[in-house]
Amino acid sequence: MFALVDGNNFYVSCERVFRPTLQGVPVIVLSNNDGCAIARSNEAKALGVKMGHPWHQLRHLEEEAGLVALSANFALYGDMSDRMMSLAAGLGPSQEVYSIDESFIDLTGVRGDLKARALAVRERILRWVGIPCCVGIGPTKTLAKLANHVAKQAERKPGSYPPEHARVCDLSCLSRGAVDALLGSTEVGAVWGVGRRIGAQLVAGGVCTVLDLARLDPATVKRGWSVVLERTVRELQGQSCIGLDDAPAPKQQIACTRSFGRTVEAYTPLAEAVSEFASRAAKKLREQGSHAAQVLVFIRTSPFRQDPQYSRSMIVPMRRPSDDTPAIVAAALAGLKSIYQPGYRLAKAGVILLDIQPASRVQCEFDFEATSGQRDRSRLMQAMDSVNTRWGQGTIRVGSGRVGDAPRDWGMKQERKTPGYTTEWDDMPVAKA
DNA sequence: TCTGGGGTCCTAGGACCC
DNA sequence: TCTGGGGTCCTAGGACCC
Repeated sequence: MFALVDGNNFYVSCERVFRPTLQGVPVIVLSNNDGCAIARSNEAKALGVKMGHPWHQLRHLEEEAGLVALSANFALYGDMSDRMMSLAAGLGPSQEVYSIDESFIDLTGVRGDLKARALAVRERILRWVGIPCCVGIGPTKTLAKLANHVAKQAERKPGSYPPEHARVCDLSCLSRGAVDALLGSTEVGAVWGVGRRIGAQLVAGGVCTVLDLARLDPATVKRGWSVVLERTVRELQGQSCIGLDDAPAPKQQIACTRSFGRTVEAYTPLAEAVSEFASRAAKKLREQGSHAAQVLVFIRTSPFRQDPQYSRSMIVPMRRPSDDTPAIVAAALAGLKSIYQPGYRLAKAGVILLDIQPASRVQCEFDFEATSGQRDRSRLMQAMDSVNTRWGQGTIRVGSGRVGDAPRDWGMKQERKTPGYTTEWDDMPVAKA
């Protein structure tokens, strides 16, 4: 059995803790550069404000409806999240923090009235942290998610579901018929894992409610859609396919990307921004104790403008996997240099670290690293091994020939000059045929 | 004038191998 | 006219999540 504890309108609720006068008022929190709405109070939702709604289209509601718009304060939200999560953890033996405002709790072995227990935890979070939450309980994560949806809707829109489900909805204490009734009155698009695209396809095929989806044959779903949707159907049928992930794996990608407040055309400010993104990404990388072997940098114009469009990205292999800020910045700038073209009003840029590996593994390989990156090297080694196996040991040997000085096609000259790099790479062993 | 910033997983197709 | 088959790895793109 799983519970999903989810803070209501989380960013808005955080702001309201410190500004109680915002209670009962339509409030939204805006993204970077105050671009669009990323959190909405119930009152703002009632005004028709959508997730991702551009602020410039909403501005008129300030005067017309008393809408209050706040710039995001992510440091605050992260701190509030930590407090909320530690209280939510009291619900059961293990917890998966799924996002800044949601966590799954494994309720295995928890005895007694689950609903009463969830209500108590909800009260505690409200009293001690100030964040209102809803809790959904079900035999699978997908059903717990759905129960949470019911709990929220029943609270926010009286009449949408039976009022006893408001705030905490526990499917485990309901009859089969009662559960089916809830599924039958919920649109299929509300299911975790069914997005806009697949939702529309399902509706077009006559699968309109969650109950319709739950009654499909998993094998048919797999054939018609994917293994992902098949798993969702099984979960809706009560078969748990998605376990609790209480020790999340280190990230496989680390990104830092931003839209600019104003469009950028010149190289210098762009390079400054990219350096900053690369530094932030490198910091995140070190925090999880990893090294990255590739750095992706991208720039693009705004797809919402009539301007000439330009969108380029480049993946720059690191000389060796690293978490070193200067090295990562240099790689990002090398990439930027080769994709940059003057004459475009660029709206966004970013740096994404790829091919991320544990720092320990990288250390072992450090001394052996050749100029071409880890994968090329290991492919080279594999090739050598198979030749030597076939034709006899020593047919190909590691020699001491000098690697050519020709720059690589993405222009690594800049990276070579970076402090922290030495010329030793030019003397690395290469295979001589 | 003004439209977020992170992530994950799956699949199809091509390259390559034996 | 006939032109293997099975496997792996990699990549790009799509779909989803909050």
